[in-house]
Amino acid sequence: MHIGSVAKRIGLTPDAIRFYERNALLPCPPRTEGGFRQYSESDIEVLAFIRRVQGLGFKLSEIRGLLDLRGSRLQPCAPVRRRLQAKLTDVRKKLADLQKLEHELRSALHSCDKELRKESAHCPILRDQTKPRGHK
Amino acid sequence: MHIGSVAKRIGLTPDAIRFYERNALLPCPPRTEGGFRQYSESDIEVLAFIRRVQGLGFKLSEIRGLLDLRGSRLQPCAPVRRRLQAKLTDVRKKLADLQKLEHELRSALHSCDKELRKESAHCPILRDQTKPRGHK
DNA sequence: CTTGACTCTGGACTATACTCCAGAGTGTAC
DNA sequence: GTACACTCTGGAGTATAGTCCAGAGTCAAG
Repeated sequence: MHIGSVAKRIGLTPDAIRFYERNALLPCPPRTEGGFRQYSESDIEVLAFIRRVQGLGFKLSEIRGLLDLRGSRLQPCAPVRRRLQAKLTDVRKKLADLQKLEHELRSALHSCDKELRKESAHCPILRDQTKPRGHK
Repeated sequence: MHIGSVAKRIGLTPDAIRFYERNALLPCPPRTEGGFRQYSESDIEVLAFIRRVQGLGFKLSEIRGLLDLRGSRLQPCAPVRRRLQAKLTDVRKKLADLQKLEHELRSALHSCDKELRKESAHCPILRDQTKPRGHK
């Protein structure tokens, strides 16, 4: 299979696939006489794997590590588990941050609403607050 | 005030302040004879404002828009409210995505655990799944 | 008036995950 | 056997929000 049909099948662009190859996520496939890349089913599995764990929030550099594990004969579950656990911790931290942000935005909105009810043209968000409660 | 003391007071670096100036977030301040930037209290208020709304999750390009509103005499609350509302919508969408991701990570962890209890060396995450339930 | 800390400029660099490009060559269907 | 779609390469560009640098000049204290 040539790069274009692989790309279409997985839902990537040929550029992205070449990018993965350059960055050692995908082995260099054999070429035709003329130099076209020829992909096998196992390459497609690797690409599908990349898509899948990218969907779990892993960066390409981390995926490279996972692919190394995957390549080893043992397919060791424990190190994968550790990575998943770390990723889950990250995600939970991000969730907490976003929840805080949501809260702050809601209260900013409320103060805007109060001001609008007073029919004041003066916006409390824009108003100078040289000493806001600290953002570090 | 010179750039260094302003930076310290607000909690930025001089480089960041010059960066804001280059990107039209901060007006160009007057200079000393020798070319040093001289900041006034109103510049400091602008910088504090930038920090504050950055803490609300606004990008610099969006902050530029807010600063324009701020500069206008009316200080109109309604357009600010609209922007806050839009930002809140964004944040809620991101929250939903992250919650979904958390769920997926948790179930991936569970399947790892099951496999580990079986004392199998075969990892269900690394295992080929050429047809995962679709990620677009 | 010297010393040391600060500031000036322009430009390069960081990380991430790609996309887009020109210009040349290749594969294949008719 | 030719048209047309596809592929090749290397390199530049995208967005974000700055950081870091050299080499030169300036400010303020003593």
